Amino acid sequence: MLCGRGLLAVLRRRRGDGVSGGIRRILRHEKGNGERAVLTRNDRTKIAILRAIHELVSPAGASKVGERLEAMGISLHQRTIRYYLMQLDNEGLTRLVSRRRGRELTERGAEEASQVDAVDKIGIVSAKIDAAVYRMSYSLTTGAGKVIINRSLIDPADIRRALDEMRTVFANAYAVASRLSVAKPGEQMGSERVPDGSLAIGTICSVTLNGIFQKEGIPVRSRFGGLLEIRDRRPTRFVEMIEYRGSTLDPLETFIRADMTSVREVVRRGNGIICASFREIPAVALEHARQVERAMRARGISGVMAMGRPNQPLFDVPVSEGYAGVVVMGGLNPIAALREAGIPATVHSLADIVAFDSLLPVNEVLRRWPLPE
Amino acid sequence: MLCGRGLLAVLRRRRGDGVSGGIRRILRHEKGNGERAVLTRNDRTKIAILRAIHELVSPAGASKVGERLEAMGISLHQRTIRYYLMQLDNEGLTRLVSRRRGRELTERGAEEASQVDAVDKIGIVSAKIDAAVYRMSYSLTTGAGKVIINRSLIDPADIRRALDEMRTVFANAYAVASRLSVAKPGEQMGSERVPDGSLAIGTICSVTLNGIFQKEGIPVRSRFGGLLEIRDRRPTRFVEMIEYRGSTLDPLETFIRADMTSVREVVRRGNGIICASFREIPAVALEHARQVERAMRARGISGVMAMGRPNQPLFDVPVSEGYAGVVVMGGLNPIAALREAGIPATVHSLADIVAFDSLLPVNEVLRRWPLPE
DNA sequence: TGACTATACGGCCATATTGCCGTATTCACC
DNA sequence: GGTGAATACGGCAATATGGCCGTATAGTCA
Repeated sequence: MLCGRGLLAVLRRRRGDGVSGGIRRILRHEKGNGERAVLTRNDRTKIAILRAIHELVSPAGASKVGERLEAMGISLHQRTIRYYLMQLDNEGLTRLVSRRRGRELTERGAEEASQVDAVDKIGIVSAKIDAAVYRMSYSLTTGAGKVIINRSLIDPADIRRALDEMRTVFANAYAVASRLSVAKPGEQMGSERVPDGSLAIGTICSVTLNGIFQKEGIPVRSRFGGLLEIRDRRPTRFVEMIEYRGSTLDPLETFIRADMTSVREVVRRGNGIICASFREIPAVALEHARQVERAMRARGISGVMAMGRPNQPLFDVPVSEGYAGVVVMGGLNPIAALREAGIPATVHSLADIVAFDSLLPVNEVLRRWPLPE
Repeated sequence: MLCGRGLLAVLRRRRGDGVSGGIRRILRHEKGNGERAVLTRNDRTKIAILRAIHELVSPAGASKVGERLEAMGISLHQRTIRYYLMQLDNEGLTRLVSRRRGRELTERGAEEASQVDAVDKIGIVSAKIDAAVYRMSYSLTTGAGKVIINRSLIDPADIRRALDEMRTVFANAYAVASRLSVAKPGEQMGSERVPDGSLAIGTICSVTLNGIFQKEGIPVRSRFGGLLEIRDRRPTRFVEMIEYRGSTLDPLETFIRADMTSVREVVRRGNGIICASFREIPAVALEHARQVERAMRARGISGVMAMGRPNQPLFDVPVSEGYAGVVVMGGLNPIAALREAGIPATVHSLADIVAFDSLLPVNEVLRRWPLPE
């Protein structure tokens, strides 16, 4: 209390600006005193770079490192990265292999890099997305390969009702593709066994689209997952959003678990809230992306809802300079509908990687579990 | 990290370096071509400054602007702000009133500033937090004033069970303070009328703590809301987290709606998951903050769970340079327990501002709704 | 009124980042 | 073994940001 006012002043001027000589001296003194060395922002950047190299298979140049960093949510220009790499070289943490191949970590560098902190341990979604994209292999040319799926578990007794609900969502193209897979208790779906007493439903995850674009050479940034308001069957605006970078949970999964959607209303009356994801692609790649999108559509993958124009906001959401916005359907929309219908379901997004062929068109699935009359 | 900028994060374009001459030329060409001028990162910063001045009642200097910006998630030093202010002066968007009073917006400036985009329209939680903090008025000295509450609605028939559940949570101090308010249908709670057929329960929101510290001159940054694992009654680690800056929803509210907590288990057996929030305070204010914390405790406000050391990670979560971490209880933990017990409840966090006196100690509330034997 | 204090400005300089570009090293392919 | 493309490096200069400090202004108070 007594120091209230004084301290207030100190805090406000924490940065030194306008602080009178006396206090400044005290601050300096404290600083130079007992405290041990502390990471400066600069050091943190360097550590991030070390980690990036660590994750890549050694020798790497600034551009590769840059891509990793970007994925980690740190934007630095290549020149800047080289600037730090030079410093790291001097500190003996990295070493220039050759002018063509770039740098590798020294032993000490590898050591530094493997210190992880909590946030990394828990894992930000964007990192999981990157990992999944890296592992998938679906190719537009062949129409085959592995795709990323979400897995949901329901009670086997509910399957017919569930399919009935999902069918309408697929029919209105509020999902990534009209395909799904259903696995019975004990069967295998992807790398996991379906637990007893449950049916597993696999739906294509919208992150698969990132992978497809990626394969065509178009890098995609996942910005945020959101709830998109639909009016008269047209997307209108985002009503809620959570950044992928700032979350350890998939936002869309969270929205669905919190029962915040109204996909059924959208299907029935054309008004309501669905899950959608906002992404960005480089403006230069826009034309190419449109072609890819057409090709996807021809393959029955219709998850791209809208593509914006260079540097122009899309649904009022501003995009980064040099990029264009892309809005894609949430792969979990069918599952959302099912929960809205009161059918209990646990949701797990980005769950696994499976062959595209193992997912069947809704109609075929319906043939196996015909709807009650 | 480089100064974060929330959803509007200025994501920089990777361009130029490493791109072969051909593409670089294309980029340049497009740029000079038909497209209209585009915001550079620099401009975005300026717009943020314009907005900050707009929100403050005109004439303001760099330090006031800085505080607003900080609250908006943009960290800039005062000197830097002045640097931009000079440019804005030249562009005719701001005007120097007097060397003591700072700047005000010109007409053109005010115009620029009032252009809002989607993200602002929806509203990031951190902005809501700031607004609430600004409006509250509780004073530690007097023990009175207005505090921020969360409002939850339940079925009146459930009230006794609900109180029974909440009581244990309060008893174990997993909430901000052992007080709550209950309002019947038709009664007024804060600024809103309780809807027919529901009881409203008001619990103190943890953001109130920000306000208390603020009042003592200690600025508090809300970093993220998370799920905190408790083992043997001791906080252990965060298992999920969502940044306040990257979300339009209160993360804790979302976790609770998604039924991801196990507060009852924590109360009963000492192991489980509760809601908690991670915040940062300037390292220089740490000692003062401890005093304030003791004073709060003396007033029955015990929501501060842990305070870290300068620049040191807390529960493995790294803090910004020059700051210390603070973990506070989620004000909604009692409500989480109630939902876990199967009592339906809708949750609305940061709902309102009410007089501290209007919240009663649990025991008194229990006297009005005695538990069944 | 005159001393003192709080708040703000802007000059000067250091550091951090980025832009532009010429050069080095490999690789794939003639 | 020569050529062109791709990838990487680092020098040099321009911006952006932050630190330090002297000065200007407007209240407060004896």
